[in-house]
Amino acid sequence: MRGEANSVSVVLKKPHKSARKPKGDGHMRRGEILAAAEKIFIAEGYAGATIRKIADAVGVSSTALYMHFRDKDQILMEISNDAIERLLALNTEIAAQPVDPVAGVRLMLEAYMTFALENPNTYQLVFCSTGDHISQDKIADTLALGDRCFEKFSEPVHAIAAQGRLRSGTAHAAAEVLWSGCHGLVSLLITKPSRGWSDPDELMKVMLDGLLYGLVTD
Amino acid sequence: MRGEANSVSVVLKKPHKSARKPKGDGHMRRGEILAAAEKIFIAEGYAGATIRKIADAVGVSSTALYMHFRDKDQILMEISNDAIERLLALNTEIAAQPVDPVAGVRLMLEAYMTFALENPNTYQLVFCSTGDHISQDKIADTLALGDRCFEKFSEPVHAIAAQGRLRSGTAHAAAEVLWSGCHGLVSLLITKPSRGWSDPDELMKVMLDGLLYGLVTD
DNA sequence: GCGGCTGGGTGATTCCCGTTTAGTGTCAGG
DNA sequence: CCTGACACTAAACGGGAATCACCCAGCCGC
Repeated sequence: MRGEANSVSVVLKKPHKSARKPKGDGHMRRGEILAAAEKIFIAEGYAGATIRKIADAVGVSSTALYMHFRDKDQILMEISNDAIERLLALNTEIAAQPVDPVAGVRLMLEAYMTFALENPNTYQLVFCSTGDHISQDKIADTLALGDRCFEKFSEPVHAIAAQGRLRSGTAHAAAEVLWSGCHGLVSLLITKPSRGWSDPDELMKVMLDGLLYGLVTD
Repeated sequence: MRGEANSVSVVLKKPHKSARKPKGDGHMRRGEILAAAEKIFIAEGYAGATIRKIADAVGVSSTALYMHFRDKDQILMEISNDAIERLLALNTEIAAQPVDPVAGVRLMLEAYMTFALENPNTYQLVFCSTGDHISQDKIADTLALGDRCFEKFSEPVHAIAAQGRLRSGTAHAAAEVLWSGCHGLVSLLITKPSRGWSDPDELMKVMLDGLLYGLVTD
């Protein structure tokens, strides 16, 4: 009904001059899309990174993105995976250091919170999304990476428990509480930046000091 | 804001037989919409509670909602306000009790987390939304109510600080850490329900014990 | 040469969403 | 019996994600 333009279509342009993009053979176009999508996602978040905007940035029709990716979530997932893998590598590196497990826990949580504040949109996608507007199973790989990060983090907590230094509760519960406490802090800093927060570094320190002192004995 | 129904509340009944819905005189239709929207919002969350679904449930055209509300966010905001006002009332009640401020803090945080788990969608709307798909200024009233809850909660924390019982940091920072720690726990329980969590009650207890022991001296 | 396959690319289309516009039917008051 | 206000509606708009039927260049075996 809106497309009756063809009846009068004097505009029949000959596709003779190919104004379209040269074919990005194979995986090169894929990389272009990811790069453009990452820029937009970082700048404007999940809702702001629309298929059309990404396609425009690459200089290609929106449909073309479906040549390389199943859907929008897959694009964002691949971007986020790169970021989370960095976090996992950080945790693995810390876990390999022969330090006191409490120090290891602290280092990991500090790295975690720093990561969150430096990659707020990725962080929200992985750790704050509710499956409401983002289907969880579509970004299952990313969520699985998040799980592996938590498991890596659990190791030193279990080591603390094995030393009998847990004031109360199981190692599992302690790990969850430590993680979720830090998660709460950074997620609020990210989602409510306009509130009159104290200095983030001080908040992180108070959170870590408080939780570790409260949960672990010397 | 909700109380303009007092103008006269004419109880006109019109037993008419038109195909369309009888006119919901004045503010009666408004209440119907809110009730239907609340049911859908609780069941399906922000994205699931679409204008059209709400209108269908009421038995009215989607456009009719705009007679009574500025936009979708205003509907959800009024629903959430009712819930958050209950939380604020709880906090006010606790603050009025002549108990030790540490006990008051614990009671408030317990009430807060229980509220979150019982009203997950409202909780996310107020405390997890990022302004990405929900414009923060549209639900400004709701956010302001959330702020007042935090201020109410800050009172006993400042009392603790005034007693010199804070292990470190300012009262402001301590209040933010206590709040955000509990927020992190319930927000993860809500958004990642499928993870293998420990018992929520135990987690809440470990969080409160840990933070209070870690931050406050006897 | 040449037909046909393949795969990146496209515009049109579909189906939602929130919201707007231009009305329509029904009343109360003059 | 008007008239105007009001509750309400159908239709449409613009913008999202995703799908469809194509198009066309390059390359293959012949």
